[in-house]
Amino acid sequence: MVVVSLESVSGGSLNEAKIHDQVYDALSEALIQGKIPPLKPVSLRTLAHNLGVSPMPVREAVRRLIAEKALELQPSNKRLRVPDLTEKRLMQLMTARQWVEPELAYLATARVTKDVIKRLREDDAAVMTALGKGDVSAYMQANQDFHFSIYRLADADLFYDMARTLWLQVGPFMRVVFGRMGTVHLPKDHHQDMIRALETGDAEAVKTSMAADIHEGMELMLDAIKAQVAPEPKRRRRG
Amino acid sequence: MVVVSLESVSGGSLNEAKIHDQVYDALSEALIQGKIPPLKPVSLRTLAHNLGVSPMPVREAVRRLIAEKALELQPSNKRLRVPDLTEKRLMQLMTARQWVEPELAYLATARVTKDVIKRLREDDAAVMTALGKGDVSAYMQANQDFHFSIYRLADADLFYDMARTLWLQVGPFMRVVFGRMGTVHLPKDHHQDMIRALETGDAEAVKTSMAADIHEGMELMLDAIKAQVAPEPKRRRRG
DNA sequence: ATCGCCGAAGTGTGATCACAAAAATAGGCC
DNA sequence: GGCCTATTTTTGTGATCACACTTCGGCGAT
Repeated sequence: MVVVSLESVSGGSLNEAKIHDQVYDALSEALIQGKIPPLKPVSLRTLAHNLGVSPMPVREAVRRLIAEKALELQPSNKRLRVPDLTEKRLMQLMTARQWVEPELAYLATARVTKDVIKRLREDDAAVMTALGKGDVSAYMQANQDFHFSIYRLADADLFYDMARTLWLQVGPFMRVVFGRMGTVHLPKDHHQDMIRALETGDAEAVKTSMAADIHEGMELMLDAIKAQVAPEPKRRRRG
Repeated sequence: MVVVSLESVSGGSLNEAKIHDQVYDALSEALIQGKIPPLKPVSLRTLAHNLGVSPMPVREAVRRLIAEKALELQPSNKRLRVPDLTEKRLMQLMTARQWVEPELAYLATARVTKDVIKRLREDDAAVMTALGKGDVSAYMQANQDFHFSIYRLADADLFYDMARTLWLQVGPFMRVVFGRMGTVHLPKDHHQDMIRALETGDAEAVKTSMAADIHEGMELMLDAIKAQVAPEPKRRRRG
């Protein structure tokens, strides 16, 4: 099954968006959504074929993703794959997320409008629906929408990109963990508290809620990675 | 003058290091050291010619640097250049550095050895020498060595790379500021305090010193960027 | 049946060519 | 002399080819 695709919705032949940007968007979307599992090998030519482009723009997109540590290139071996998460790396990711994302939420508070609140309620409703149906994919999509609706508001490019990079690295593993435990045990998110605090303009409360929300989600993953002491190196075929 | 070069010290024809990695190293070095000023346009073919390689590996290295925001590609315009620093971006960089680098210093404290202390004293001595001679290039090199000697010790890959990326973005501008004001007014660094705290294993003190060191350096740049209200868009030629 | 070897297929990397678009330059007009 | 325009050059982008190396497949020997 092909998990990446190019939605060539925009105009005909005269696209202003470069192909390698489209490939990058498609791949990052797939990675954040956890569509590509950790350790899954990918290849330039295969991706290029699936996306209907030449290997060239794929190389550039992949080079970008490697720089963001969303993909890795094993050293002696020359295979390209999604990196695995060690406990050490996950803890750093957790710490970094707790630095960046509460700050983004804090900054966003001052720029909240009624439209944003409306949008956030919709996103949160989608999250609850997905949880009810046990749809992990829909949950991850809706949760991402909720968070980045806030982050986008902060108008802090550097922090925003840092957050996106962090999600890019966590995504594949988050999908594995959530898929393994099911959506039932997912933490009670703090989205409602956050929306209320955003409405009243209480930036500190927004920041705190965001930190708590992230903390619980990452704690779950930390438990999961500690549990899987030594996952037997079973050979994985194409999923 | 060519500011980037490939030191092909390693073995003959069978290099294990990829060319695009060497190009990347050369370019990042030049950027962190501020060898390439902000807004300076660079081109793939020119770089490739100067480095004696084909444009191909340069493209990959540059794509990586663009992902790290050490270079930018103006949107409609198709010129590649070193990005400028707005006050907003600088403040985010300052905040992020205060997140990451004190933490790295904190983590490094537990792993200090006598060799490291020796190395740090040498680095700090080089810093003082450079300050005495008013050699901005030597100062930036020595200061970088000092900081990253500590960061490397922390054994925290993610944080380390975050710090490196932040320096990559600050480097070109730092060079401009320091070059403009001379080394005389450079802040009294907290390197001595830091070394002492590292020796006694007082991680909190190390963290605090690092935060102070970064804060003062960045404050200088913040003042400088506020001062230059609207630098007249004088056309710059090759430096 | 199992192990080892060898060939075929696939991998990332680098070089080269083609092309549209933007910058730079030169030229002409006011 | 200054400004606009047309031509030339340079730019990034994408495609294609060549190459060294790894991986996987199947055949044969023990």
